[in-house]
This record gives sequence, structure tokens and C-alpha cells, in this order.
Amino acid sequence: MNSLTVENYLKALLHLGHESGEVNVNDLSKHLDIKMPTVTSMMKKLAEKDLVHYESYKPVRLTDYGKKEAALIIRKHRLTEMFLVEKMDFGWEEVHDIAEQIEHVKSPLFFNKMEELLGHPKLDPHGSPIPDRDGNFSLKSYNPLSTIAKGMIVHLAAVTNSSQEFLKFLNSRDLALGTLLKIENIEEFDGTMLVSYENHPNETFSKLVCDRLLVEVV
Amino acid sequence: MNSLTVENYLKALLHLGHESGEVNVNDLSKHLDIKMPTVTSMMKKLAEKDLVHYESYKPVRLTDYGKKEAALIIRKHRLTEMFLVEKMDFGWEEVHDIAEQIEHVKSPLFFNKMEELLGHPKLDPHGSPIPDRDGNFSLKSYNPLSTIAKGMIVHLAAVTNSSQEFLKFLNSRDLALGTLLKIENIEEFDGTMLVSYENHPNETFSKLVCDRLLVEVV
DNA sequence: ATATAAAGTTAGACGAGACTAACAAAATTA
DNA sequence: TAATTTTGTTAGTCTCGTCTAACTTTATAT
Ligand SMILES: [Mn+2]
Ligand SMILES: [Mn+2]
Ligand SMILES: [Mn+2]
Ligand SMILES: [Mn+2]
Repeated sequence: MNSLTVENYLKALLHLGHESGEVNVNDLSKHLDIKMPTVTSMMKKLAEKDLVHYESYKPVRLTDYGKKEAALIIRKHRLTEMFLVEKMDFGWEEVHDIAEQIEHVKSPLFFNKMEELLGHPKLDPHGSPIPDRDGNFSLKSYNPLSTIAKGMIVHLAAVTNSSQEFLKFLNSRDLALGTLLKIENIEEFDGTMLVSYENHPNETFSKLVCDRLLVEVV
Repeated sequence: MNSLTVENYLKALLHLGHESGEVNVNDLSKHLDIKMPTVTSMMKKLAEKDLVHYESYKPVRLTDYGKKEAALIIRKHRLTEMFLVEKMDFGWEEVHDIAEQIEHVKSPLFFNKMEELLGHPKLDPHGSPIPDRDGNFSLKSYNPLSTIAKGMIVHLAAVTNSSQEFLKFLNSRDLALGTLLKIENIEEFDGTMLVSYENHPNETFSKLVCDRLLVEVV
């Protein structure tokens, strides 16, 4: 049985390695806000448990087993977020921190019950896929809004950041998953985008924001 | 912020001290399944945090502050149990172990939301009172079935033990909170009771069981 | 190619929370 | 009262997960 600490390392490894599969000790250190020597020593322990492949001075990679364990924590995290939003009336900006704690609860029954009550949802409140009981999930590759061309019409499919501040900002602009967006203009200089949707005919979003909005062309 | 470990010590102290207010290190050690020297050293730490009054070789007492902190954990435990039973279709025998974990979640919002969705319940699924947001609760003093005289009619108000095994036993006899019981006979020798209720005209309960059933005379 | 900077490791320490072995105090029994 | 048992404490050790300081390896810049 992995400790809460180990579970959080595994999640970070899966998150940071989602593209190349490789994770630098330094990036992990920054992401978890834990000093590098601590991370190095933890990597050796995870390697001992066959959760990662580790060689000195090389990037770390999750083993298949490590990936599965990580996915099962993420499953619990996302089911929890969905439950909080759907069954307990929380806003999508309130659920991440609570799920960060409840994801460590040891009780398959509890999470399977959530899943059942929710009708086996495929996505969490932020548009991220919920792994199944075996840890499998298909990550649809949506594109960041920042990569879409002027004139296109897209819908908001997911967000890549679930922080309270960011989601509150989206709330303040009446942006929610599913919202249809038309790209009116793009400022070449800094990537700022001028977008229209619903009752917002001329909303401006910074590059930072556009990078975090994942969209699908309609 | 108290650690999960400290929170569990506080709950044990409140539980074991519910009558005299005093708790022996030895009893605490047995209840928590933690060796006595560990408990002694933890008592010193709790005293340092003003959670208990501690003097060498004397029984431990919670301070008022300690009592309140303990009650607030119990509040979270019992709200969770109630939520699991009322909103997630769990049986009363399944919820204790899950609540034992969720009670440590740091999020007043989460538990206040539960309370609201449940309509501010006064009792948990085992008949125990749920403390309010300030840690106050009135402990009705029901009597164990084992203290009731032959011929009396009572209803089951609470159970003093929430273990899966015990509650499964009660389920197997169709006993639930509120069940009306008539005491048909008492075996003087060993305290075994012959009881009738609903579709059970002649059920026999051992002294052990009768001690754990809290009842109220109708 | 060399110097510098960044990334990673080693060594040693620490607090939390557990343990065992040995001893001391208090309670019980004879 | 004296012997014995039970309860509680002290001292020392261990693992987990963290840290800082110092050092090494790898990457980058001059
Ligand atoms: Mn989240
Ligand atoms: Mn977490
Ligand atoms: Mn309980
Ligand atoms: Mn607990």
C-alpha cells in the first residue's frame, strides 16, 4: 500500500511526463515544492518498489505498474471532483483542493459507489478523462485556444489548470465547458485573442489564459 | 493544525473519558493499539499543545480546548457516516471505516455542505449525537438493554459499537434503530435476554449484545 | 575549448511517530 | 506489612519524509 506521499509523487510524475514520458528531478522538485535531494532519494525508493525506472543523472520514467497506480489515484481524484460538483452543488473552482485529500481514501467501494451514482461519467468537471477501474483512459488531444486561427468557431472542451484563481477568472467571464467561442482577432505581438460568445461580444484573453483553454473545432 | 495522528488520540481520549473525564495511559494504549511508551510521549506533546492536562503517573484529562477539538473531529466523522447512509446508499455497517478516514479532511466547507444537504441532522446512523460547529452536543443518556426489567417495552435508540461484525449481526436479526422491543424474559445466570419484536417473536440476545444496545422506554 | 551555470547527488541532520528493553511507581494480593 | 502484579516512565533505536551544505556531473555560453 503506497503512502499518501508516494501517491502524490506518482501523480506528479504522470502529469509532468504526459508528453515525453520523461520527468526531470528538477521539474518534479518545483512542481511538488520539495527540494531536489529529497526528490532524488524518493526516486530511489520508488525504483525499489518498481514504480519508476531510475538511473543517476537521467530523467525518471514511470514503469507500467507506476503508471497504473498513478492513474488509479487520478481516477479517485476526478470521480471525487465530479461527485462534489454534481451531487453536492460545489462550483468547479472549489473542488480540486478537497479532491486532493479525498483521493487518498482507501476504499474501492466508496469510489465505485460514487461512479455508479454519477452514471459512470467519462469526464471530470474540468473536462479531463476519468480512468476506469483498471487505470485505463483515452486522453483526447484537444488544442489550446492559443493555437487556433482567426475566424474559427470552437467550443471549450477542457482546462489545463484547475486552480481556484484561474477558474474564478473564467467564472467572472461566464466561461464554462461547452461554451461556443468565435475567434474575432489575434494580436500578433503578444498572442492576446479577441473572442466573442453568448452575451460577450468582445472579450479579450491573454496568451496565458488561451494556453490553458483546450478547445475543439466545431 | 493537528495531525491525523493527534486527531485520533483526541477522539480516543474523549471516548474513553466520557464518564469520569479521566483516561489511563494503559487504556488509551490498548484502545489505539499503540504501545504505552509511545502513548506517554504523545501525552507530553498534547500537554505542550494545551490539549490535555498531564502529570506523571496520573490519569490524563482533556482540556476544554482539547475537548472541543475532539468534538469537532467527531462532528466530521458522524456527518460523514450520515451522508454515506442517507445520500450514498451505504448500510450502517459499512460507513465507520470510511468515515475514520474522511474525518481528517481539512475543509469546513465540505462538512458544512454535508450538514446542509442532510438537513442539519442531530444523530448519526448509529444513534450518536452530531456536535454542532462549535463542538457542542447533548449526550442523551440512554440505558443499555441489559439494565431493563422483564416485561418492559423499549425502542432501540443507539448502539455503542459500530464495528462491521456487530452491525452485520444486528442486520441478520432485522434489528434497526427505532425497533420496538418487548423483554419477554431474562436469564438470571448469564444475563441472556429473550426479546420479541416485529416478525421475531422469540429472539435470544447474549449479555454482550444487550450491553451494546441503548434503548429508551416507550 | 574553457568557463560558468544548471541540474543532480551525497552526506548529515531533524521532527514525527512508532518500537523494545529496562526500570520505577502504584496497586493488589497474600 | 511484604511480595507480587500492573501500570507508567526513561532511554535508546528505527523508518519516513523532509531539510541544508557541499560536491559532482551535465549543459550552456563565451
Ligand atoms: Mn483536480
Ligand atoms: Mn493529494
Ligand atoms: Mn463511527
Ligand atoms: Mn480517524
